[in-house]
Amino acid sequence: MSILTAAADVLRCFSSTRHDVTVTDLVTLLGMPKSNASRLLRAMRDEGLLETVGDSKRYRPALLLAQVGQLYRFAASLIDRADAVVGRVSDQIGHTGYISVRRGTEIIGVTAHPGRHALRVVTSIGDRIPAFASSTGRALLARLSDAEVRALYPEGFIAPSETAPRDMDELLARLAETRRNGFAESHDEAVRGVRAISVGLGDPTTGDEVALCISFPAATVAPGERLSIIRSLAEGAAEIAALTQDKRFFPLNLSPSETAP
Amino acid sequence: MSILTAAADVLRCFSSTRHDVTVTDLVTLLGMPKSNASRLLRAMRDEGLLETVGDSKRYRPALLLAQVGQLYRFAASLIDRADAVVGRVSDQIGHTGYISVRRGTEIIGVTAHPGRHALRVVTSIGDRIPAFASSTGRALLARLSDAEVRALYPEGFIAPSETAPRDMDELLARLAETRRNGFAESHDEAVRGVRAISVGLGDPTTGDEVALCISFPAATVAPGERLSIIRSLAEGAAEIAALTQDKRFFPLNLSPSETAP
DNA sequence: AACTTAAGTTCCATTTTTTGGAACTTTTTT
DNA sequence: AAAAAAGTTCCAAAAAATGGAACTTAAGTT
Repeated sequence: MSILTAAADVLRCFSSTRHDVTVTDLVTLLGMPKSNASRLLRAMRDEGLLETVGDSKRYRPALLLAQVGQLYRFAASLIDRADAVVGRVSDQIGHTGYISVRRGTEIIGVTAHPGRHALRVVTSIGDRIPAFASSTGRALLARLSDAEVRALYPEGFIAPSETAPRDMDELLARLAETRRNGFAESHDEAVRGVRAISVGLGDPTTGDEVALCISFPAATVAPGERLSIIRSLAEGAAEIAALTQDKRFFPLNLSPSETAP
Repeated sequence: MSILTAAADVLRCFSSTRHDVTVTDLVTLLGMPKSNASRLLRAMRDEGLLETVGDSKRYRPALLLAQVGQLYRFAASLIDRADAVVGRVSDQIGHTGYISVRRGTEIIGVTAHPGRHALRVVTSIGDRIPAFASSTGRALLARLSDAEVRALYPEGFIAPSETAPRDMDELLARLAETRRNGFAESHDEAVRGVRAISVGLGDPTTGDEVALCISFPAATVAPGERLSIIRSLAEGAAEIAALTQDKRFFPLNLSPSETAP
């Protein structure tokens, strides 16, 4: 086993609740001999991967890792990362996934992952749909303030379907719900019989914002499956949001009635 | 030579202008045999330190490094607190703020808050600048004794601009001034037309030291505004210094000529 | 489509590093 | 001051890394 494995294991020991490690921490966490732990930590410090806290025996990640880690954000654009998450969820559950961006009051599909079920939702990328009348749109509009949303629709709008919001008040109520829940949902809006779950996400340093969406025929998805889609999507989005330090991200918050059996 | 050295060298290859590397990049940059470069990159990817870009032969830092690097900020909670102060001041006055640390004779940006003025100073984090020829650098060097500063530059240095200190005596004079005033200032040093105000700060329990800096185009900032930047920065820094019980902190001490109308 | 060049991977014996137990030193606690 | 805990150093056996060359794959060029 290469020492690289051990070094990577050490890095994996760090977490939001463990900002530094000691020789004994490694012995406990990784089950390695003390001698190895001692030498490994020193070697990693000598190479600039870790640094000692003051002159104590505690080791923490060093500046080099902060610098290289920072690059990850730029190396992989927000769209790439969001797409990776949607692709994974789509593969896993077999329903269509895509990511979209908002341009004004319209939503534009950017990437798509077709599902593999016989009855599947087909979306073509590049299509424009109204933001207020789609889950992706509302997931993104929810990131704006109510005032900003109002400003976006000075003339109001006309609901294209029964289940879409009919006026501004209804839209703002749906957006408030989206913020509370951490996800947006649509049913029979753009296409009859189709449900969609969307989560919005942004990168404050670049200003990019995207929506992750999974779309499926309402008839073929059991309540439990729907919950699992919501969870997968929200979890993946939350990871990216943590990375970009997206302060406007709304974490998943399932209401009691949702989680009841 | 341990493979850790090689791995750390690979990480050091990444920069704001090089987001990914290939086998040949390593051969060129580090002068290692192709075979080693090939195996090393694959090993680092297998360990989760790097990831391949799409299915190409390009490697970039992986999520693990982003996560661990992120912790650096919190591990060194001084950075976090200092960053909060700089962020607040930057938001308030609209000019670029950042915090930096010193590594030997170099200053490295750690976090940045871009200003919102049309003419703004852009700093990219991770970049290295010489300590003696920047306000951040002198804010940090001022925390050392004159003897320690001399020891840091056994060969002296060469001034990169007209307004930078030209020799050790001039540097020590500027450091004495910094200690007296409680802040360091630069003008036209790294970039023509740019002024920067910096305050140094430390945490004796961890040994960490950081500089808080606000940087702005000299032409757009009136004397009164400059004073208010100095006051905000010094005040925020003093608060943290009190918290960490930093005994080497130099409190603000505006000379009579500064405060005169 | 065949050729040429460049880039990347695999092979192998040799050299170097890593390993883990035990003895030893330092630090902390009682 | 003694005891316990934490960390470091030593050693020979075991494992991994090295670098040159042969090989495979990918990318241009005629």
